Amino acid sequence: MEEHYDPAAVEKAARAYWEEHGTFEVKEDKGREKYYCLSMLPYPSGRLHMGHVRNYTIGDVLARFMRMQGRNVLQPMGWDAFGLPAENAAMSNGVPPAKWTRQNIAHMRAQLKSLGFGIDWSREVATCDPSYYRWNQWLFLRMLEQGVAYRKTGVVNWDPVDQTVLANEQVIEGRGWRTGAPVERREIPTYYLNITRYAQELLGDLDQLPGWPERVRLMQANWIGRSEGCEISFPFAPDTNEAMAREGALKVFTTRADTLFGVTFMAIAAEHPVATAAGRRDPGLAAFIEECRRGSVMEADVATQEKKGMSTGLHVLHPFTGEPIEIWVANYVLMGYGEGAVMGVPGHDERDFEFAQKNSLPVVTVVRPKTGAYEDVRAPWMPEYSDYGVTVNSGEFSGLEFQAAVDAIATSLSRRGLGCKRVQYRLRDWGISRQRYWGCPIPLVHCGSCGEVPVPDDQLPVMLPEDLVPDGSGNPLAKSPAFYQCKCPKCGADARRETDTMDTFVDSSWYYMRYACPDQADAMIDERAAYWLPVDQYIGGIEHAILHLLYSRFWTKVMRDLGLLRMDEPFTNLLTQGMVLNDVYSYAQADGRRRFVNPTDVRSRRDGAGAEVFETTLADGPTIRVEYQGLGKMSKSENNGVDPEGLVKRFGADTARLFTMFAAPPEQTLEWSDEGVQGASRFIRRLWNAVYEHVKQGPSSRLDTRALTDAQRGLRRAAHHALAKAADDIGRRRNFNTAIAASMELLNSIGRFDDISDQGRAACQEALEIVTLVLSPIIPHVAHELWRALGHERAAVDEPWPSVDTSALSQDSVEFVVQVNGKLRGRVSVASGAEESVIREAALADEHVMKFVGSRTAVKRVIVVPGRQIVNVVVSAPTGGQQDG
RNA sequence: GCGAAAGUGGCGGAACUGGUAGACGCGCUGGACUUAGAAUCCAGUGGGGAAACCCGUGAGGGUUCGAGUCCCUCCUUUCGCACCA
Repeated sequence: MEEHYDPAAVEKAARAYWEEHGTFEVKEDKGREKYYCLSMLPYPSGRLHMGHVRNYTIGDVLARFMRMQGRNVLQPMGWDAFGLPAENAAMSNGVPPAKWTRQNIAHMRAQLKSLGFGIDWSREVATCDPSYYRWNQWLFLRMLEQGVAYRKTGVVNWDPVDQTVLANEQVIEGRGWRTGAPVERREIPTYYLNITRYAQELLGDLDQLPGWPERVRLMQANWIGRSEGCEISFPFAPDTNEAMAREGALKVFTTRADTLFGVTFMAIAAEHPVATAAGRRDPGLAAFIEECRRGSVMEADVATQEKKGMSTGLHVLHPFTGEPIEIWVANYVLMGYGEGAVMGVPGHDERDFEFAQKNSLPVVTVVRPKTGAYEDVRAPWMPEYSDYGVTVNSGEFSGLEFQAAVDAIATSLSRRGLGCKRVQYRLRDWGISRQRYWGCPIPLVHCGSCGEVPVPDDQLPVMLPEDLVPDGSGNPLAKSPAFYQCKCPKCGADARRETDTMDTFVDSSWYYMRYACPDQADAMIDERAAYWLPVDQYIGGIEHAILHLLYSRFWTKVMRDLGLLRMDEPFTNLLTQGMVLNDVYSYAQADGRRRFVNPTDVRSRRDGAGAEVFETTLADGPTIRVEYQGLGKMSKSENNGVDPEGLVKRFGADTARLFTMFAAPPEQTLEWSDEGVQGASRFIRRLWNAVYEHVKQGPSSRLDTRALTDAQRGLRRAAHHALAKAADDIGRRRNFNTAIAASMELLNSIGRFDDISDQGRAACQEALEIVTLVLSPIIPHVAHELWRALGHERAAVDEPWPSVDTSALSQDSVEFVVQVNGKLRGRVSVASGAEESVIREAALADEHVMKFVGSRTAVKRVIVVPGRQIVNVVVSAPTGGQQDG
């Protein structure tokens, strides 16, 4: 072994060994318990960032740890290779997206390899390969057959920058999730996947996922948004026009059927057909409808928007009283939820109340609290008006509590065909059409005589041409006759191929299945998938808590119902890793705009007054002051990223891995620290030096556990204690930082241990072996070399996790902490396993303790907790040391 | 507004079931080595106090022999959802 640690040489050698031996290539093995460890696949943007390093290190540590536990571990990797950045890059430098993407993959693959991740590269998948996306198309056609996929012309969210449709999930605060541009509404034909069909199961099965963070399950539950209520039909009054009369009634959904007698108006969305019909006769109303349409989504803060409305002049009839009720168009009613219409009950709903106040509509009280009086004066609004209570002024339904009133009203309505109980979900169907080039083609043909025709299975995949370069105006596929001109598969006539491509979330909804059998040419998945699935441990960012994870769950259930899978849920355990943060520095440029300075280019010093100031030297010479802006997620926009490649070059992959695992628990944010990185590097060198100093004295003899000194036994105890703690921290708690801390403590103990006798060296050898193997999942390269240096033929990566020698943990005597009235006052040593009375006497015999007790007669109670090695002496009156002093 | 998580030294964090608060690391201080620095090694490092001790986990109350941990009220921060009828 070399005297000095040279990360580059050590890491190269270790990786060469793993590569040569095909260490991480796995086969299905029915005789061994499998462990499928999966990290979310990266988008091939060009370079790895620290978030990737953190994500894949967590996955790799778990994979290597489980391998040491004897599991048959699959850890694959692939590329989420379709998507818009490739098109944008193509526009700015003229390279086709396919070429750009494949170059990026090649570079990032090399970067991943340089970090030493134990990946089975023989299973690599890129979603832009026809052999992969062919099965997107195939399954889409199956969904079409089952009615899970369907085409609908409707209002969609349109991103004006990316020139494409967005799913509801991709609109954040009225803006596109990627571009941040205000989303517009457009009506175009779009393909949808009927995820709402699975809403109840997607919600209910969350309870079957105890291995998921509570937070993620809650976010999904909220997103699915189940509410129980009633559908109520309000018949149109005779004044209504013929278009509506045909409909017969205006339907609403409500969770508060008990307030039905408090309805004083009806409110409908601007896009509601009744509004459209009324608008045709009333130009003023038409203008208002148009204003709502434009306004509602564009407004940054929709929730605080002023409630506006305009009467249609039309009426419906109350289903029980027959009273006419005026229909209003209201900007606070959403077309996409429920029926796009609500019954206005200003007496018991804050929003309806606000609307009624603005438009001078009457307020009626129909629910009073179970106890106490209720004011009929309605300004200001009190939240308790929306509480459940007892119905009043509700005809035959008066005097009922909430549930009874709802039941009675629903029963009566359904008898007359005017309503029923219903469950409503917030979740909408998933629109998957994208007017983009770099995505999976939707396998359909539009024929003048046959209509929409699916591409036959034997003609799949519909190949995406790879040589197009988008110019920024619309979809290049729609301008490429070579792509869209085709024959109708049914009648053979000239037809037009669908030019929309699929949302890239389709690609990532099932990629983890394909890793099981990436070479399967005749089917989407085969029996090998049954061996590996479900994924035992999934690791990725919290930002995918809703979209990707919900779509994947949905996709799994669809495939199950098609008979392709036997599982209900794809990911048994989920770990959501925290963001990687770094300092943010900026200064104001001459034009007033802020320019961000990378933290590596910032120096700190004290000014004349002793305050810390930050400076940077610009490329053109001058040194200027910069302002510290706090911590922010590592990003291009704030110029605070740390390049993993540079880090690996300077310190080695093991240091990068060790630091990211040590600085914070995996689910928390990680604050970057250059000093912390150096600390990690220093630790690895100390470990290296410890092994070097040990092995340089030649092989050590066999450990004889029966003939050890106290110090030797002490070292063994430290080693086995660290081993037990690390196994628990990694295996159960997923707290890698404390496992590393335990290893550091052990190395500190080894450093203090200077017994070079025969058995002393044997104990040292054992401790060094333990620290090496315990850390091998985290710093695998250096562990590989140290293990070899410690005299082992077999590679560290093939070693099982060492077993704890419980006899090494036992002690002859144990120290008890003695408290007086809960305050630490002394320590006593007693024989291990001593009786409680012995411990008690030892505690009371302690001089220091007695000083605080005063006299034995003052002792009221003595609590001995053997498991915690603590004794608490309860003294009647607070005495304290000052009595004696 | 609703929902969730979190507030611990100069900093990142530890304390898992209520049982020694501050493990481990960074930083800092002193020392050794060195012409000097870097690196490395040794010692110290929550605050106050000469010491005995006292005080300390966002604030205030409570339960308990014992509370960072449990309960109540409040404050702050972060995240998610946001007119969902």
